[in-house]
Amino acid sequence: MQSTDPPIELDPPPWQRVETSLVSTARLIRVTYDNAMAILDLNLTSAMMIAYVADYGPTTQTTLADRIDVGRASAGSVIDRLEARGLVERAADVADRRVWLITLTDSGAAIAGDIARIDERVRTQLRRGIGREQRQMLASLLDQMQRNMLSPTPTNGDNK
Amino acid sequence: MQSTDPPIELDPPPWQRVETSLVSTARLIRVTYDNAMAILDLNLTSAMMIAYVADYGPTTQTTLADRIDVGRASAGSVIDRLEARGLVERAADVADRRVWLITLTDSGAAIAGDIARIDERVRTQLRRGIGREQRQMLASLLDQMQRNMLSPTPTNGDNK
DNA sequence: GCATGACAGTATGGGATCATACAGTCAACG
DNA sequence: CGTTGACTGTATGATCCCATACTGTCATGC
Repeated sequence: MQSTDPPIELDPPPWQRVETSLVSTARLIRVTYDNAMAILDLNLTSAMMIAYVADYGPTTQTTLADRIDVGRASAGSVIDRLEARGLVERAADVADRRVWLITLTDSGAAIAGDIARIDERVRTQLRRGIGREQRQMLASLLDQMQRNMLSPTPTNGDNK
Repeated sequence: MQSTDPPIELDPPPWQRVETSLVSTARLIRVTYDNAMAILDLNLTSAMMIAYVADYGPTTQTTLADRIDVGRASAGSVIDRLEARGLVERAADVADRRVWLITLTDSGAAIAGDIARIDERVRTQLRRGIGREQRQMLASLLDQMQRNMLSPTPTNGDNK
């Protein structure tokens, strides 16, 4: 019963599969951005937060956490550090006293420009040799995989 | 579908780009595997280590770390836990007293079978609606991106 | 009003990983 | 031999993130 020999297995071993390559590519993307943002003494998460507020204006922490895809607690501590550095401010919302509206300070707005330039440069590097058409195909494949994971398996509903 | 789109390429904001989608897909893959392996009380890293030793036989920690793509220190502590659970053993190498050869115990070999089955199931779920041809294209795109990041110099003579 | 549940943000503890520095071992070379 | 450099594994401290529980606030119902 144990898998002494796979019957007709043509797939490469786990560490050579597409899924593994995808994960390692993602890690590489993250460290590349992290390294690029390091000259501003920021990591990718902080940079994305600043960029988001720069584009969309004052934003609550929960919204920010959802958009950047981190937990609320993590978002809070990231904002703590950004606030300590004087890049963002917590402004009270007159309509809802539960929330903080994260706003950019002047130096925050200045750094947002740097972030945009660095992002542009890194993105150009990343996309070398990859056309828009291929990016769209890549995007749709990623989307399909995400749907595959988020929608429960037809034969198995066990998920934790 | 003609519209009043400007001639310049209008990139979506950072949190909607392919790179972001790739990173979030990778995170989803990781948690999906982690959750699936959780019924064995393993995470993906431990599972890959066991699977690797099951396929390739006794392996040094550094080799393991390189293949699984974690640091040597992390690999060591993962192996510590696996050894404490009696799934692997550190065997001395007669030829090189610096290294440990990681081997599977009987229960480790048994769990390796479970890991292979779970991996098979998750992989099938992940690949629903995605053909081999598309996977190969995905793989080549990921590979191109990795090369783009690892060779920062745009001087790339060999391109088709 | 006032209870009840839902929501925003925070505090806390824990997990996983990394970078760095270190001791022991190998290997090459004079 | 003995020295030097490279390599393996480990210890340490730090970072980043999460899950959970908690406080304060909103909103809806009666």
